[in-house]
Order: sequence, then structure tokens, then C-alpha cells
Amino acid sequence: MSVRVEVAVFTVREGGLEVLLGRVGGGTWSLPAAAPGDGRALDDVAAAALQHMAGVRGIPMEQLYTFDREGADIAVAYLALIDAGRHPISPGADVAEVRWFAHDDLPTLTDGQDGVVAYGLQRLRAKTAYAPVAVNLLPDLFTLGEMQAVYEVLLDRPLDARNFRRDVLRAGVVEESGEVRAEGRGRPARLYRSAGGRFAVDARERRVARAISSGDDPPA
Amino acid sequence: MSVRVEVAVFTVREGGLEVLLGRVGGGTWSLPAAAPGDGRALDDVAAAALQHMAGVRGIPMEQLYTFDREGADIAVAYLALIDAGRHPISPGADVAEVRWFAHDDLPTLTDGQDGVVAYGLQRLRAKTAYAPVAVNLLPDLFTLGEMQAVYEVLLDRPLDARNFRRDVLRAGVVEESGEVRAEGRGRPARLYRSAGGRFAVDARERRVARAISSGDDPPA
DNA sequence: GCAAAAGTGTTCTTTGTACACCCATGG
DNA sequence: CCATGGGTGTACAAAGAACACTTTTGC
Repeated sequence: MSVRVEVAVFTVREGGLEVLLGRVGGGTWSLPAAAPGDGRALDDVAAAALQHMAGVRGIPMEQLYTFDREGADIAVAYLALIDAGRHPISPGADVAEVRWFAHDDLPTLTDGQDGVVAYGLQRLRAKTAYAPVAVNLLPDLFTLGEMQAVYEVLLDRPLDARNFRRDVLRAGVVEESGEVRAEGRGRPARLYRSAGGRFAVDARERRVARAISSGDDPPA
Repeated sequence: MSVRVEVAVFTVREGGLEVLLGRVGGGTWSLPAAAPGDGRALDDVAAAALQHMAGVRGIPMEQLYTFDREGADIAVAYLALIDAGRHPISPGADVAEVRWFAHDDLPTLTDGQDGVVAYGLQRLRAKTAYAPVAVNLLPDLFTLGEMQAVYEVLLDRPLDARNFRRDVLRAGVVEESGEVRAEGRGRPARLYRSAGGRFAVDARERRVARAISSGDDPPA
């Protein structure tokens, strides 16, 4: 019985949701993956897989699901969210290429990894309804407009800016940094940072998320 | 790397939430567990573990989480809900004893299985907010009073019978069987059966569940 | 006819949704 | 001075929570 750990890594860039893939030599594209050796914890193996493939460290991860694979194998899948801008990717040793792919235009993947991506996406969208997932996809300081844009990509529908602002501030998931940023035309926006709270984007989405699936807090 | 599958099986009886445990010889109490041999799917291994330990079949299961264990081992944990009345338990081959234990008065368990029970309970309570978990804990036909009693045990707080009735019926998770049952004093209650829908018990709980943790729909 | 449980309906409050409007900046 | 995005407030609808009352049975 062989065990693998695989990580579905998502980012939001240029108005699109993207997935991190790499390949060795000229082989098929794959998720960051590793085999747990000696007694390392699964979470650590997942973190190591990402670091090995793309040189990115310190990204929080969440266990997704354990899948059956061909033969007598199983794959423990993880979900990770990163801000591609803050964490440039570069191929590790024996990795030929690492790239971001639009989530709806992926190449052929190894094994059953498309199932991992699909479920990761489902969980990510569901988490949107009750966890401040956007802060993991944004820089340290960000405007509420940028945050809203991330949610609009994740949910694939427009949000009302006024209600969005009210909900996010009421939930206390962000705090003002005191700084502002002028960016082209229009009134300069205040810059916020994460405050660590939890919140929901809006009620309709909450209900949808609940009806379809929900994320969860892994055990301590 | 050795893999085990373990199942946290819950029931509600006599006003209490109980967990199924068994033991071999005079050893420590354990959850139903099995090692996946050849290429059997994890879900099947979980079902087989329950059947082997307690002789119970055909119970829907849901994957919970994959835990690190001592050494280089991992344990894939499952959650199962059964109506103890409909599914009598009896020790399988080489099982000395199987019993229901009150969830808050468990004996010492093997390994890290108390973590599995704790997380299973958390998930079960969270699922309460958006899935009709009670129908898995009740007979084919049941009264709304019985159903409410199950939820009161799971949530550990009293529910308003009138709001409960309204919410359950509105959500369409049960359908009338046409029969009634007189049980001692009081007006006879209509008997319902599951209709397969999803619902939430009440809003406060939904929010609590969301804030603490949530269940999820496993991938297809 | 009284206690006990089932069943129906109504009011109040909270939450979410859809808006109209003003503010500050760049061109 | 106007187009553009930022920021504030308000009116309406829906959902949840609390609660009063009638119905049907056993004793």
C-alpha cells in the first residue's frame, strides 16, 4: 500500500482563478506531490511538496480528502491558497517547469489529480461563505475593492460594493492600516490588513454553499 | 507506511449520544477498524470494518479526516450514523465484545482514536445545521417529536417544538406516511418518513456551526 | 374533566438585499 | 468639469425567534 500527498494550490490573478502545476522532464503536468518518508506528519509532507516543486514556503494548508487511486494506492489531498504576487514560483531540483494555469483550461493531469483540483475548487468556493479566504489570496495590505474582486472571481458573480464593504467591516476580518493608495483615476482607497476574523460574503451565497457543500475545520 | 481505516459510529438512545466500541480478547476498546488489503476502495474497507466488528451492514459512511499516527502510520477515519434499534450489534469472529458507550463516558481507547471520536462528534454536530442527519438515527417511520428529541441530544439544548415542526416541514425533508401512532397519554402523532431533502434546524445553530466548523460533501 | 402531547397560527426582531447619493481624485 | 472608483446611509423583504392557543388522546 503506497501513500502519496498531493496539493491543489490556487491563486487569483488578473481576474482569473489559477492552479499551480509542474512537470518533470517532458512528462505530464502534475500537482505538487510527495511520498511521506519516515515519520513526517502529513501536513509537513504537503508543505514540502510545494516547496520542492515551486520553491514556495510558509503557506497554510488544509487537508481536503483522501482518494483511492489505481492499484492499492491512496492519495491524501491538500488545499493551499497563495498570493502569486508575493510568492514567485521557480522550478525546484529535477523539476522542468512550473506554471500557473487557468482553472478552466488545465492540461491533462497525472492520475486522478483532476478530481483533486475539482474538489479543492468546490471546497474553496464553499469556504468563501464562512471563512475570510480572500486574505490568503491578497498581499499584506489591500483595498476593499481588491478584496471584492477576489470574491467575485471565486464566486463568479458580481457583488454589491456597498453591502460587501458593510459585511466585511462588520465582521471585523480586516482592520484599517491608516494608509491610502491612489491608483490611477478615482478617489484613493484605504488600505486594510487581515484581522483574523471569520465572515460570510452574503447570505445567498451562504445558503448556496451550505446546500452544495461546506468546508470544515480540521481537527487540532 | 501502514494505513488503517477506522470508523466512528454514533447512535442516539434513551436521550443520550453513544459510540460503538469493541475489543478483542481482554484488550483495550477500539473503534471498528481494518487494514485495506488488495485494491479495495477505502469506503468499502470502512463498511467492512463495521460489519466485521458488529455484524451491521448497509450503513452510509462519510470520510472524516486522515490522521497521522505513531511511527510512519496513518489512519483514514470515517463517520457513520445508525439507529441502534434497527441494527442490533453482535460481536464478529475474534471479537470478544461490542457495546454502545455514552459519548461522554468512554473507556480508554487504542492509539489516537479518541481524536477520531472527538472530530466525528464535531462534524456530526456541524452537519446538524445543514443536513437531515437525524433520519439516519431514526427508524423508517418516526414522529416529529422523536426527531426533535434526536436533535436536542445532538445539539444539547432544547428546541421550540413549533418552530422545529415548521422548519422541518417547510424544508421538505420528511413526508407524511398517513399513519398515526398513539403512545401512552396525549394526542397520537403522525408518522413521517425521510424524503431525502436537506435542511437546517434553526438559524442560531447554523451560525454557530459555521463559526466553529462545518461538514462537507465528499467528492463523487 | 384534567394532564399530556400534538398541531396551528401570529407577532416581533434580526438579517439580508437593493437601492440613491455624496466624496475625492486624474485627466 | 466630468468620468471613475471610494465611501455612507436608507427603505424594503425575508428569515428566524418567541409565544398563545386549540385538538386529541389516556386516565
